[in-house]
Amino acid sequence: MLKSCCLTDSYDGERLLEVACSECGLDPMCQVLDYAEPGSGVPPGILLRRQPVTKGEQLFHVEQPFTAVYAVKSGSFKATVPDLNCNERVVGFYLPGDLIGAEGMANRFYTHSVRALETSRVCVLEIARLQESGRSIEAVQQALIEMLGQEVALNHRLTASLIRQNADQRLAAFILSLSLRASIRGLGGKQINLSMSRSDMASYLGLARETISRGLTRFQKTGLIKLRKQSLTLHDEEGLRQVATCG
Amino acid sequence: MLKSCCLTDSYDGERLLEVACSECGLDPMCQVLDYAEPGSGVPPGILLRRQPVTKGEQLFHVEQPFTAVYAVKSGSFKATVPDLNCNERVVGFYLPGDLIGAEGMANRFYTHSVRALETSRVCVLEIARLQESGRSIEAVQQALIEMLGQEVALNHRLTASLIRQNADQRLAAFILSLSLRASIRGLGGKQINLSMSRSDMASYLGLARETISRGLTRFQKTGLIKLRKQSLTLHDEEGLRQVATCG
DNA sequence: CGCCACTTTGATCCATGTCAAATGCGGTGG
DNA sequence: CCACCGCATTTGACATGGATCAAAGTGGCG
Repeated sequence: MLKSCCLTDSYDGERLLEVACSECGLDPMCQVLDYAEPGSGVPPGILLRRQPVTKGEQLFHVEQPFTAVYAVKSGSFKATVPDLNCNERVVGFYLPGDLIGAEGMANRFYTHSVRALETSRVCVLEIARLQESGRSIEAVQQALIEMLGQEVALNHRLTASLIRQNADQRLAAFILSLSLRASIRGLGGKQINLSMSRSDMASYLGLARETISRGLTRFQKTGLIKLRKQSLTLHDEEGLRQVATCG
Repeated sequence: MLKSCCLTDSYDGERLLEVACSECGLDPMCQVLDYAEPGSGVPPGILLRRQPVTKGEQLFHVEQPFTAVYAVKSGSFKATVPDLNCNERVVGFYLPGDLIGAEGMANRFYTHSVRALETSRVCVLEIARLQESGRSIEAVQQALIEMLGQEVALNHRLTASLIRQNADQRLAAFILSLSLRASIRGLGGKQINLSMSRSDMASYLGLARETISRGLTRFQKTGLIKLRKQSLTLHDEEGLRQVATCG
């Protein structure tokens, strides 16, 4: 069954890069609300679909009170935390299908700032208002526990490997993870849009931006990838995997 | 009100290093079960208090089916995940008051292996059996969401800083975090027992064990810490904090 | 067309990994 | 109680990956 958010009109080609609802991290909760009867006590406007976000716009700021979780329909975002020296460190990227801000639910405050890397669309679920409305949200809670548990496990592994890997390994693993995430969401994994700057990648991977640059050109020279402007094409996925693991 | 697990007898001095129930991460759930009436449907033996664990003993292995969460009463544990090259990477340490294995609840399987670093005591809550018994565990679930959410946030920050810090910064931050955790649990923060080997620390911090060694001796020479065998004393906490942040 | 931000490329230096040897410590057996 | 062995730790010497500094190239946008 098609869901309403997938039937909306769209301008020239934007939809090509949009994740289907069935592949979206927010979908389990969307479904609960889709079937909320009028008069069930769920206030209107709790779930907003496909809201446009312009490049550079900020969804929320670190330590702002938690109000909503977001799901990326199209485009991309970066998460940052303030540094001790007051510059920002990139701690993650969100791609179509990813859920944004769920950690904030547990703490009542968002734990990082999130900003659009390009023109994007998000679905917004105002969980705080839903909670206040007193409507039972068991299904939502259960989904949340699983999501958070997996995030913890994933993070452990990610940290454990990132910290011991050299620059090439990190970069290769990063490219592969972007590819994997795109293909999981049904957006094809060979063609990747590097919407973030070299500096963002560098900050995320704990490297200097010059190192990112050198790495990408080396990967290109050895035929692992092809790079034109922001668009990256995987040519030798197996080779990249070799680099990422064996060093 | 004193709780039962704090009244148990103990041999010579062991109790000095034991966390009080009121400071323990498992306590919210313990309380729920403490007041479970006979005939409430809670099977006996779901909650085991102060079980002894000998040095080197393994609580559970990665990918083993999830059965229970553990709380450290005394002693310490390390968590490891298998490496691509089949050696183990240390991904965390558990100190008195810490909760072990909760990530497994979401996934139905444990996500890492946990082994005792010294003779220890744990409280064991067999959540899987509790779930099977059909008894409502809303309070437990709510506690879990908060715990996991905080863990995610903490991990983000930890990863973000670890990856960009040099050896001295990492080591200083590590020592400070041990101290902080001990003092949060009411066990005093100046005197720390380094129950893990240099190799374990190195693996955890992503450094060579020689680097750990050199760092510790340098810290000692500059009067930041005093080190005798496994026992570490903080002499200049502020100095350490300087090293950890400013580099 | 020219400015500005971002990226690429080159040269140099330092932190830390690696290899090797010395030291210390606990356990075991005589 | 001492001698010996094995293992963890410490210390030293050296090599190198990546940070840093500097400068040139590139693209977007007014």
